Amino acid sequence: MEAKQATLADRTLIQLQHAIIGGELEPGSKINEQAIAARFGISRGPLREALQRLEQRKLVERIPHVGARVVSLTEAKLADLYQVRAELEAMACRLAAVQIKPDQLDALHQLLDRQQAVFSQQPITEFQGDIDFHFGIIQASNNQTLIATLTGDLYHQLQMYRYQCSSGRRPLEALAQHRQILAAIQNGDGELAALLMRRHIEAGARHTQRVLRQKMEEYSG
Amino acid sequence: MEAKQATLADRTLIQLQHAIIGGELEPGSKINEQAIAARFGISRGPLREALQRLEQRKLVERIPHVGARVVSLTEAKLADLYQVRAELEAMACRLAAVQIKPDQLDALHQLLDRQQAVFSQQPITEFQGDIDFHFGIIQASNNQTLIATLTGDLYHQLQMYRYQCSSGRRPLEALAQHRQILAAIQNGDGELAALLMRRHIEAGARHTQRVLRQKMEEYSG
DNA sequence: CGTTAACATTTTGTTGACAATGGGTGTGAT
DNA sequence: ATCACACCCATTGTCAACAAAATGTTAACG
Repeated sequence: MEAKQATLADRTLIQLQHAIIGGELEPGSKINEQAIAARFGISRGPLREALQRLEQRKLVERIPHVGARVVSLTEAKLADLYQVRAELEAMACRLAAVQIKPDQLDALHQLLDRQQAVFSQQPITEFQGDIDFHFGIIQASNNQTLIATLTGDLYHQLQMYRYQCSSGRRPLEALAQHRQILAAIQNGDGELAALLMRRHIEAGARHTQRVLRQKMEEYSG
Repeated sequence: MEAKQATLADRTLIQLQHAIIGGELEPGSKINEQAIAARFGISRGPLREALQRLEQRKLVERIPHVGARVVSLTEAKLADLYQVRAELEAMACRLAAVQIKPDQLDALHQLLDRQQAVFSQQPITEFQGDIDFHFGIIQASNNQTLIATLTGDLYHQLQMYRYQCSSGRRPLEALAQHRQILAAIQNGDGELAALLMRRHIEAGARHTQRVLRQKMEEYSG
């Protein structure tokens, strides 16, 4: 009967984060504490706690005595973010090639199979599936610091860029690349997996960057 | 006349962090909110904010409705931490070799000169100097995500291990290695700098790990 | 007319009281 | 003697009011 005893601040964090990632709260817009608190029907206490966690996740920026605003998306930030991500996920691949456990390997294979089955019917939707794959690889690295860094801090920013810059995607290529990476890990070839992962992420970076640039232009033009 | 307009929570964060890193609050010990709040002469509000930031920095662990405790030091965490750090600081070296600016280069040379001058007189104290060097390299990478990850999250845990496991050190070797790394960066040889940095950090990891193990044994024995 | 200084308003930071949850203790039954 | 249950208390989560700071406005002065 495991009642999830989530605290109010936790639930608020999730709701706020969705609103930000989904673009409901526009990038760069100011966040008024009592307005948002009223909107969620809570006090300012838990809200401030949620805001602080979002600041840590680099989804909002706060200035003492001034307030919080939703971060704005820039090409520079995107490039920096993906560069670090590529490095760390490549590292995760090297570790996973040694550390991964049979059940984790099975789960990843099944995930890719499910994705492929979906693609053969519907047009394209992926999104969550791609994230799940990367999540699985990261977990398999078995390095807690690496896991915390990638899934706890970088991941949320990434999700924001990916969501707001999701245009017609290239999920078939991505799926093929995922299969290659997983095969390399299964063979214990960490270096190959790392190389493939780095290329895979760099391709994603270029794609997202292109969409972002286009979006910025039509905004200022 | 720049009056530091630090908020109460900010000051409390700094004080608490010093107490934790310095071992004044023992690893694994429970943190009672109102006790600490009384000790610092503040309310529980700002204290909770500071605690939350410390949780983010992985210096305390919090469980909802139960409370916060200072993290305990383990060899596994130490290994994971240094492994990620080595990877990221190696990356910082590669970037710094391309991105570093003349004034940053000068500042680092001067830092090493000052350290050397100190060593020729006093026995050994370093500690802050080593951190400053690594800080400088990281900054020179000019990748904001990398800087935030290394100096904002990983750095604080690292400092705790280094402070609590600081025995007789090997600052002369470290200084020589720093010089080699800086020279490689100056020559634009990022790969060499990265390699040297990785070795340098791995050496530090082994050293710290040895001291930690010794400390753990005498604690349980 | 532009600049600056004082003021008012809005918003954030802080506090102390109230509510809710978890752990500890003591009692009783097996 | 050990285990299970219920109750109580300590501690954390939440709230609403208060204090302090910053921005925007207004008005006076150069």
